[in-house]
Amino acid sequence: MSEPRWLTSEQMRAWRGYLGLVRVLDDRLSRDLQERSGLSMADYEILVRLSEAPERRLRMTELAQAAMVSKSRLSHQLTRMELRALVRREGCPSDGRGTFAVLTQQGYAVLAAAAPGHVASVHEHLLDRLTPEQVSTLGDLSEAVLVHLPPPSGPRCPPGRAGREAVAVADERA
Amino acid sequence: MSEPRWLTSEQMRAWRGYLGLVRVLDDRLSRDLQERSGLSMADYEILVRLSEAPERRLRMTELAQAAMVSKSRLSHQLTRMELRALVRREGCPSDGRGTFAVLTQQGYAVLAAAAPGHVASVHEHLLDRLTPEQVSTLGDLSEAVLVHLPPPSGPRCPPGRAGREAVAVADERA
DNA sequence: TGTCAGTGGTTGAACTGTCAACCTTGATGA
DNA sequence: TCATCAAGGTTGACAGTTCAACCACTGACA
Repeated sequence: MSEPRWLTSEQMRAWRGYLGLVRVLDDRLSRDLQERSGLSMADYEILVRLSEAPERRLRMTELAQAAMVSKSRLSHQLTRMELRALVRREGCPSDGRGTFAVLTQQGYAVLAAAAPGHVASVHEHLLDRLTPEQVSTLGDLSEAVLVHLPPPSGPRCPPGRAGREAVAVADERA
Repeated sequence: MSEPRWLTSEQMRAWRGYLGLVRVLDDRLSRDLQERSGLSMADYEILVRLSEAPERRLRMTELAQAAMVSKSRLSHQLTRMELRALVRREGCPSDGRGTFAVLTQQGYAVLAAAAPGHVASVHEHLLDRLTPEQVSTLGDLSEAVLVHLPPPSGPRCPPGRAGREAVAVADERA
């Protein structure tokens, strides 16, 4: 390590802004969603992913990759959601180790009810505050960063980083 | 509520990109910091805030506002950091209810040792991936959102929202 | 057929964050 | 001086996350 590089004032403004944005926006959207639908952002994302999948079901590992969460976290998360009958687990006939996460009717209904309000929040607190150019730059900039960064997985990043195709994270509709 | 408004494809790209960015970047920076310095991002932020304050001390409430965290969270956080001798609490002579959080010598040393590596991570994973225009837009866009959003505080947003001056979040140096 | 490494997934303990209740002290006003 | 209310802060119970085992099963190969 040579001379430490500090930040220019523009970089500082961007970085501090980013940190503030994340903290405050996440807080606001989570609260809105929780109050209006009784769902956490994590719940919501799982429901969206499953709703988009063929037959509304996905193997645990696929779901974890899609949602960019660890298998452990997904497993705990699914256990909680299963207790609320939003999803259910099913064994995989062709692979005795495998488990499917399956969206229940009720889970679908809850998601469908939650989606309009959630999207409205995203508009109200984020998108409507930005110019079209800023929206577009946000997309570009996120992609530019994500291209160089492996998704979070276990405690240590495995040497052969797999699953690089899906760079985005779902979150929008039923 | 009238017709639900969905997202245009540009909006969707921005929103999914943002979600992916946050998840992956936070994960990466947290890990780097933890591995190199044994600090969490939350630890780091507290240390930075205190290091910038006069006499390296701040009242709990001021610190909580500056760091945009709840008082409860800060209290727990400080208890943990106190056990590691990074900070210490001191009573406030002029107000019997008050408590100061004070940066210790050791806390300062740990921060000073951690800062270059952390800043390097921010460069490597975020700033160096972006054009100067994108950096600038990130700053603008964050500010545009934050201006309309109160900082997270208690369970419910109090009607008179206080402490609106500090919109950014510190995170950069010792 | 038996072994054995790797994959898919779960579990429990430790840690972090949230919420609501609580305690103490200060400020206000009768 | 006393009652009352607000402010500053802490606490304990609980929800969610991470980490490191762990178990069950598959696939390959001897």
